[in-house]
Amino acid sequence: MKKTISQATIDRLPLYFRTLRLMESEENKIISSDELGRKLDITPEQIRKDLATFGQFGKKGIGYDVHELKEQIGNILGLQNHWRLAIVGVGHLGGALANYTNFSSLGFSVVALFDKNSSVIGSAINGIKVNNVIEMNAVIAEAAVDIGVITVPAGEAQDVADLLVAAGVKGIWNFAPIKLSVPPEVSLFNEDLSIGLSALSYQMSQ
Amino acid sequence: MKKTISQATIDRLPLYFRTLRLMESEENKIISSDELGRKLDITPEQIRKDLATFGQFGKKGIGYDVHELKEQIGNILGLQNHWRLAIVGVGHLGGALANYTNFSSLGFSVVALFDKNSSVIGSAINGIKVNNVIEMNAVIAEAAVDIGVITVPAGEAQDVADLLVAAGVKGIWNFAPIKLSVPPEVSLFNEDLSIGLSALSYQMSQ
DNA sequence: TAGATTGTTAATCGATTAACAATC
DNA sequence: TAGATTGTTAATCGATTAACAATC
Repeated sequence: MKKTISQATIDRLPLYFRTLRLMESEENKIISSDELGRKLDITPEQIRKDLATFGQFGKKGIGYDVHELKEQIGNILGLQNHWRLAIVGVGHLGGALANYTNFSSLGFSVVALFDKNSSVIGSAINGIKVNNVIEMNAVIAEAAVDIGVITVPAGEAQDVADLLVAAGVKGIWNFAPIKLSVPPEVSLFNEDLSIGLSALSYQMSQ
Repeated sequence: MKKTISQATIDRLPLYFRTLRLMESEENKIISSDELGRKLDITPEQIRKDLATFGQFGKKGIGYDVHELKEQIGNILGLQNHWRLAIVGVGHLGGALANYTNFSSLGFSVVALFDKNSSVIGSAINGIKVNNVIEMNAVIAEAAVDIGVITVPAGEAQDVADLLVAAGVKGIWNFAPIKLSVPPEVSLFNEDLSIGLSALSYQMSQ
């Protein structure tokens, strides 16, 4: 039986990964939990605890090898899989994501786009053709899509999720402000922009 | 001395708000914590606990008045302040946010845009003129901006944050993948898209 | 060796869940 | 009244922080 790992820990791993990648590009060979913590406003104990969940990556008295730790965290996160994304709904947000270059540096690539609006179907964004949602099954199979990105209005999001699941995606990244139902074998992450804005509003009102 | 309220609670309030608003538009007058919980996959005990932090909003044996509770939560979150946003960096993401209509329904409005690229300065997005970042102080004062939205590359984000703080914004919504330093009186929320993607990657790799 | 830093166990803190009296 | 549902206290669970032996 595998011990479950807290979401809080998983959420910090990308921060470590990003910082290590930056340090690697700056030719730093070794980093301590203390230094990494200072860069991210996270306590060194927290970092060591998070890493200890997955193994022993450091050397006592020395610290962590920057390149080595970066690779290990990338592997824990599964970034070496080079996941393939399809974006459904190429409005402003979907179009922006189709052009977003930060994804590729993490090993994700956008390989298919869908919309139901005939005025955009057939056009291309960032060199990727926009398909009719009706073609979803065939296109997703052919392009070997792993993750569906939902950037349609809330009212259409569950229908799109059902189509993506039927087409065989393994994960869904949902930007629509609504709770989706997907089978347990499909991973789901909700990206809710209204939470950030509301949290800011709350803080500013205190 | 005010008791501190957990971030987890604050993060759930927008979900309640959104669901109540939807129910209100469907002419529902009363909702129980049980029904609200079913819609959001949150336990009714959790919802009652969250609300109890701020007061007594329900009637025992009956439930909550949908309109009344929605208004109360909106007030707790400070949404009645109708915050004014300025977006710095009108690339793909900044441009998408400038066009994003879901903000206005929460009481936020985009009132100013900035970029340093002369090819976009002077143009308009969604009817809002793009200003030179050099004009930030004057424009932010004149437009009475409350919140600065940072959608520039990570390497420029701290400089932009410093400019926004100097111009007097009360909050910063940061989309750049880097830890920013701002004075304690300025609220900061980091919107980190790589966390969601990485969390999906991790789940799909298990 | 002395100083530094990890990995891990123990202690604390905070959030969620359970239970139930109050009351509509 | 009986059934339903809140608000709140107590119990549990899980995550963070502190402490320190191991060791480079």
